[in-house]
Amino acid sequence: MRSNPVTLADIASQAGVSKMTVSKVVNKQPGISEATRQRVLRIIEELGYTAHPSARALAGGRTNTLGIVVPSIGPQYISEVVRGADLVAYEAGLDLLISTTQEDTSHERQNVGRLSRGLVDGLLMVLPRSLDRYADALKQAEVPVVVVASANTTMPFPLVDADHYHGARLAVAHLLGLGHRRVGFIAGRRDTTASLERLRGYREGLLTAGLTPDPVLIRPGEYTQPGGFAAARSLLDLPDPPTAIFAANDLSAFGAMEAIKDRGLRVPDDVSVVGFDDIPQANQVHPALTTVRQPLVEMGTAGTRQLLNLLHGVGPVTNRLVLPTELIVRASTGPAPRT
Amino acid sequence: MRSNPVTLADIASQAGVSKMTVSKVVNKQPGISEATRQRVLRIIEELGYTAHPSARALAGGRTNTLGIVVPSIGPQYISEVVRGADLVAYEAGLDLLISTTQEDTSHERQNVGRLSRGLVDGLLMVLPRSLDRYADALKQAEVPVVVVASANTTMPFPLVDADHYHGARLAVAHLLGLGHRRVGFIAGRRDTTASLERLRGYREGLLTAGLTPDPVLIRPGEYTQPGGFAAARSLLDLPDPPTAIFAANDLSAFGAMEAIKDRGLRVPDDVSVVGFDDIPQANQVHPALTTVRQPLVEMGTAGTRQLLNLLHGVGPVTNRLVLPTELIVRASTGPAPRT
DNA sequence: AAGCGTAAAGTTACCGGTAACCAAAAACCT
DNA sequence: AGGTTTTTGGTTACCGGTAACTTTACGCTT
Repeated sequence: MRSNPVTLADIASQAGVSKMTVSKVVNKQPGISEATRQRVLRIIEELGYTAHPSARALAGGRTNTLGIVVPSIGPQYISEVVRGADLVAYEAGLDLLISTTQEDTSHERQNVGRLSRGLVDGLLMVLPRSLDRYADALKQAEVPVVVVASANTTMPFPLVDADHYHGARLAVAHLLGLGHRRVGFIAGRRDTTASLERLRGYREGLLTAGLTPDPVLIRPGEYTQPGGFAAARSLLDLPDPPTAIFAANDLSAFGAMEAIKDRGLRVPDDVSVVGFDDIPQANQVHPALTTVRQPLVEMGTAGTRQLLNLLHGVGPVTNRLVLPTELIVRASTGPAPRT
Repeated sequence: MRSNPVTLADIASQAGVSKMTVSKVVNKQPGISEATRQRVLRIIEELGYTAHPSARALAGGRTNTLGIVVPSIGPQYISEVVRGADLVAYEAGLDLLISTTQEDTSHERQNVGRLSRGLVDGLLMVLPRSLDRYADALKQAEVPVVVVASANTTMPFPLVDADHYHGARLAVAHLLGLGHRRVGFIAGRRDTTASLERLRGYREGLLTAGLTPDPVLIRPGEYTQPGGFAAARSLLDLPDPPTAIFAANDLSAFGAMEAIKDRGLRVPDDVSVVGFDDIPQANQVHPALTTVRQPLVEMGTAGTRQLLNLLHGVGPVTNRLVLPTELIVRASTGPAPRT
């Protein structure tokens, strides 16, 4: 812990120039001769000068920092989004500050206020649930805001989302194409738009193929692994159990796979499983999980790019950017077993 | 996005007092009559004033913010540590800013410099690997630093660690107590002290029981799920396969469980599995994983408390705090099968 | 009534930078 | 050579707070 902060003034006096000259050198502004530039740079190097971010923010009005607010950093899919944001921020020469709300609304409002007031130039909010609860908190942000979330209502800020509905359609079509006729669905959280959209895709996918969705085949899974386990178990207990299970996210799909194996059945020989999200782990389990890929990293990059465009006032800003989802076929799905 | 930042001066003129008075009210300093206090507070509420963090930091020399630097926010165990840090920071009325290095050294140095220079009052570094690479970067931090990492050399800053060696001893003792005599080990990354300590615990645990560690039973797993899968598979291929497997972390233990089931064997009836870490998922898989609990959240809280002590100059600061590990017995271990 | 102590509020200066404008020196021109 | 431009560097003020000190006002003592 060093305690002699070197300031602009120190450099200036050492180099025999004014603070302003040093500032210009540091910020690569024109109007400085090569000779003095070199001299100043040398002294900066020698003394190990780093600009004071707060001073800079206060005087310049910019922070060269982006903020990303997430509910918590536990879930894999969130860390993927953050990774995307970090990528773009880094290549734009900006720093990224992560802040968690721990699912706490007041904590959240506070964060937005504090961050947007001089700590960051822009804010990327990742709000998989409860978007509307924060809508007004976001309005009083003092910097541009982009939200990564699902919503079907229009919001007063740019939204980045994935095409949950279409992804679900793809998953169902895949299973039907393999000959499955009874397809179970493990639902997510009822309070998220994304989950409802996936359910809608499942239903309409069946209807389009001339099948009637059987309510008995739809079980709540809460997006968790134990939830998926329990849901799958109850599906398998049915007198006429499904030959394929579509889970609303990868985590509950993992639970479903476990339940199936636990019954002494095999994936995909006896029961096929499809997930949703394509978190890294989906490719690391056995059998590797067939899943609907949500472009998590891209959601982070796209959201951050929108933010940059907003910030610089150039480039397009899409009010509602819906990124495509994609079916990744791996080993957990196969032809329906003949009865 | 609001754009009329309310400042101290605005409040002051509205209330007919000086900026200083408002500042004192905001910071709950004495020397203000109840009457004016109420008046000022009302106007603050009305106008929606929030202090400008940068201005505050610049003038006051404090930021009321702690920084936590992590290599990446993907791995579960890191998010647990962060959660612990957040808990303590929150109850101390401080904000927590998370910054990732994406495993990049230069990125890292930059972060430390920037954060410690006016953005945060203290820094908690989580460096599961490559601690020494950053040691000198940390020395030039301008704020107190506490490191959560494993190292057996002494460092110029407080260290928080878990007792990997003893945890491994517990795991081995548990398996031996169940009658297992051939215990496989899936190693972690050779470049981390923690991994080596766990290996040492495994070896000495066997030796203490009068068994000779068989090098053939030690396989690299790289701390990953596929790594654990491959390692377990090769262990099971042995002419004299182990009846129990101890994995250096939970992730590779998951892989091992999959490999065992894949062979048509059962956990724990045919092969017992023990992990290390006790990430939340360990309790969500089937069978639930017996594992050595590393007090991840506590490492975050303890580290942050040390940081606070350092910051306030009161309370004890332990130079090397080693938190105890604990065996959590769940369903993945059972008596050794009779041959 | 003068003197004094204390509580309440105000003054001044400064934290470390940057914006916007200005001044001096060097280079260019006719 | 003298005036004009360009280049290079400096001045001044200010961003929005806080520390440290001073002033004001009031009640109390003797």
